[in-house]
Amino acid sequence: MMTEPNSEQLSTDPAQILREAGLRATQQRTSVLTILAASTDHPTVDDVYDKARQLDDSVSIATIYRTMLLLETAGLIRKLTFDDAPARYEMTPNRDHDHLIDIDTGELIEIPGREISELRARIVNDLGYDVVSQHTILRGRRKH
Amino acid sequence: MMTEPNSEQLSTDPAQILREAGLRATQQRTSVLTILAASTDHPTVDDVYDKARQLDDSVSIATIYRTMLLLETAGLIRKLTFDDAPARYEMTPNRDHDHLIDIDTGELIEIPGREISELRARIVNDLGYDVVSQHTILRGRRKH
DNA sequence: ATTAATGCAAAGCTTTTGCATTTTC
DNA sequence: GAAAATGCAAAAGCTTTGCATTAAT
Repeated sequence: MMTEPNSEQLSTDPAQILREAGLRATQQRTSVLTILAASTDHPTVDDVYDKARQLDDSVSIATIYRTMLLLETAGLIRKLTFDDAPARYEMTPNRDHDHLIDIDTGELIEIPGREISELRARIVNDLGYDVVSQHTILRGRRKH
Repeated sequence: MMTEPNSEQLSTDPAQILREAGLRATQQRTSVLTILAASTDHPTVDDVYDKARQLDDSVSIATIYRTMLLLETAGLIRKLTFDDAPARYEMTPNRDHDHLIDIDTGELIEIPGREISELRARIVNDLGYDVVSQHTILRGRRKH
């Protein structure tokens, strides 16, 4: 019992997370996952690429793109697409949250919790913003 | 009094709508606006381009792009961006509504009304869908 | 040893832009 | 007639892909 590192078996080691997802734990993938786990902002592919090159200056942008798609498909990371700006990524959040974009600065602000619209509007207000527009994207699957 | 076509002065003529917005009413812009007004789906730039060429086979794709941006900036149309799919457009809706994407078919379904999350979920359910994920994008402006 | 992943460079798409010509007001 | 919009073609992103090489299991 005491030899178990953790009763819930939750891996924090990127390489192990990859293997548990049935993926090969390459150095590049491990780097990407480490970078994303350490990011509090929502980095773009280019941001991740730059940081990955600081760890290993031979990584290619193609691998970053392939890795982002792989991790997204595996459900380990989440892709955020806002208008035409390059996609941003975050580790898959435990609890769902919304995003507020500052239309003047482009700043991306997380809004915790799954609130109803009215409450959400109040929260945004408390953050010091006026809501210019809001739009919910639902993804569904037709019931069979 | 009886000579007024409409007490609210709402123009339905695309050329007039453009002029009221302070824009030059070119043939190309009029076509684009006419096409969008007649569309119940949410056409992409390419869709609009194809239809515009049926009206005038000399229009260029550059003009369509420029026109879409112009109309969007003027608030006459609304741009919808979903993941990496090419942007889709619709006339600016009177009442806000959400969109449901069928992740299997890519079909885009309008959900009328500005409902709170729980109610929205029920509506989606009534449409015969299970919600796989939902994400609200808020656009705000920092209060000064 | 097999099988998969990577790096490189080229290609693909969508969108934007410079500039001469045409159109709108 | 002056100012703005268009068409064309080239350029500029961002993202994907083919293939030989390298790495993971």
